[in-house]
Amino acid sequence: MKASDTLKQLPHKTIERLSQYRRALLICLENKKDHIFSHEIAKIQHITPVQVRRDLMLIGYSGTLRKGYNIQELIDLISDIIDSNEGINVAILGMGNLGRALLNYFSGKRHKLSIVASFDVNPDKIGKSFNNIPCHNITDMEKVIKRENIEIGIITVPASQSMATAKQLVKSGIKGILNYTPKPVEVPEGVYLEEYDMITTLEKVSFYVKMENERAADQVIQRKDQGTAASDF
Amino acid sequence: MKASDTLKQLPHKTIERLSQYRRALLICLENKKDHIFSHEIAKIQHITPVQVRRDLMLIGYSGTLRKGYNIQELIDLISDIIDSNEGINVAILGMGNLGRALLNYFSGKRHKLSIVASFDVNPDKIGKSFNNIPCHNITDMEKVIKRENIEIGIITVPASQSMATAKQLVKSGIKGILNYTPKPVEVPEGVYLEEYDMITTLEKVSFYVKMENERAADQVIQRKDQGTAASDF
DNA sequence: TATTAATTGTTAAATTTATAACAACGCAAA
DNA sequence: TTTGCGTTGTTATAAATTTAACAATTAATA
Repeated sequence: MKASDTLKQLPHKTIERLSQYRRALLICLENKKDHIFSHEIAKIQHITPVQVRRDLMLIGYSGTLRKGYNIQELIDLISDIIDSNEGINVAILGMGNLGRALLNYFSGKRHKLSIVASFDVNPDKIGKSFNNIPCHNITDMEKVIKRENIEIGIITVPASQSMATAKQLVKSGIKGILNYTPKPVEVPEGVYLEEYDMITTLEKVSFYVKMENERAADQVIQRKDQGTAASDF
Repeated sequence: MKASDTLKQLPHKTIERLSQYRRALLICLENKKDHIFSHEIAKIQHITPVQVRRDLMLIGYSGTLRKGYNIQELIDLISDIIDSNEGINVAILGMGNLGRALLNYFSGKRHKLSIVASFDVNPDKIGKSFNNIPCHNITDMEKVIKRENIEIGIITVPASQSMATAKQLVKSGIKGILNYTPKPVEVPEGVYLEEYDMITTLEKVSFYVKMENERAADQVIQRKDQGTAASDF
């Protein structure tokens, strides 16, 4: 079995964490650190040191005992694994607030993953550039995607347009779609789809805050009960 | 054991899916549907019908055989579970593109979860309103959070400010934090934290697209090999 | 030099999550 | 009426993911 076959079987969660490790490591590098321990990475990511070591084991990286992991080496290895050699081009569909936020976050951050085009329906935006990325008319999608060899599309259009946009992307030969709208889309077999919805996460936080509030309230009641019971004697 | 204790033990993943089911169901309701099958919900969410039925079993909802689930009833039940009776107030920290995008997505969508304040450092924004939500000076955070009884903070400030913002939120007595910046924050025990980072997901899509590209390339090579082998005879 | 403490790498166990299997039921059509 | 099909609800099984346990090793220190 080739090394690349091992990598294909990396757990999905490990892939996600590798991306996060790299981001953390890049920050550490800026701060002139050259080595890092598993428990340091773990603390940043709110996970356990064992999990960090296990992930690194899976990608075959060895640290130095009592010195930890070489940050630059680890960044390079993670990049080897998750980046494409040739680089991958990305387009953002919809230059509203969210599209522009993504562009800001991302522009110039990765060498191997470049946002090279954006699209919108608004005539005021078409023809302009945001962060030096040109904004095209969304009706030119297929033409531009093929010309610029764009493989991934990020959908940030209004929710009502998400499905139509996904269809157009598929028709244009896109390989992967990241849908940021709260309305799920359907794509045919062979197109990798990730739904990424901001509302679910907020509702999850809300649920656990609510639960904690109720737990705290229950405890107060229980303390009162105990107090009453004791005074019965 | 009380019913509420059962709900406390709902799997995290089920909580997330319940939020997604509700969103899908609300759309179905708008389209004048009154009942829905598990396989229909499943299709929308890219999961299996079994999983839908299992989630609904966990929350104790029963559908009608050969008719499916009553959409309104199910929405109400899910709302009972994930919403707080009294409602929860939310603040957005950072009225950049991302903060405004979230506000747009969210405003007026939920009754029990309301964004009631936003904060920024930019004097041009302070004092104004976005989607009818006032924007305060971020130095007034503690005062406003206590006055407005805000329990959840969404961090959408520049990444360099994420930790400082989180600290300020904790000091103001926040119960839950949703961090949208790519830089993880630390919070003390008792504050519920969810890190939600947009870059990881994009890199994940990129990884699987790359993998698929390589797999496709390998197959071409294998076909060539086979062809050569056959012609050897 | 011997001892102690800290760290990695890895196997084993536990936990969480998803899938499969199937009984029970009810409607529709033969 | 009876047969067959499609659906739910639930238990059992499998898969994925995390955590625990611990040997091996090294550096620092007594």
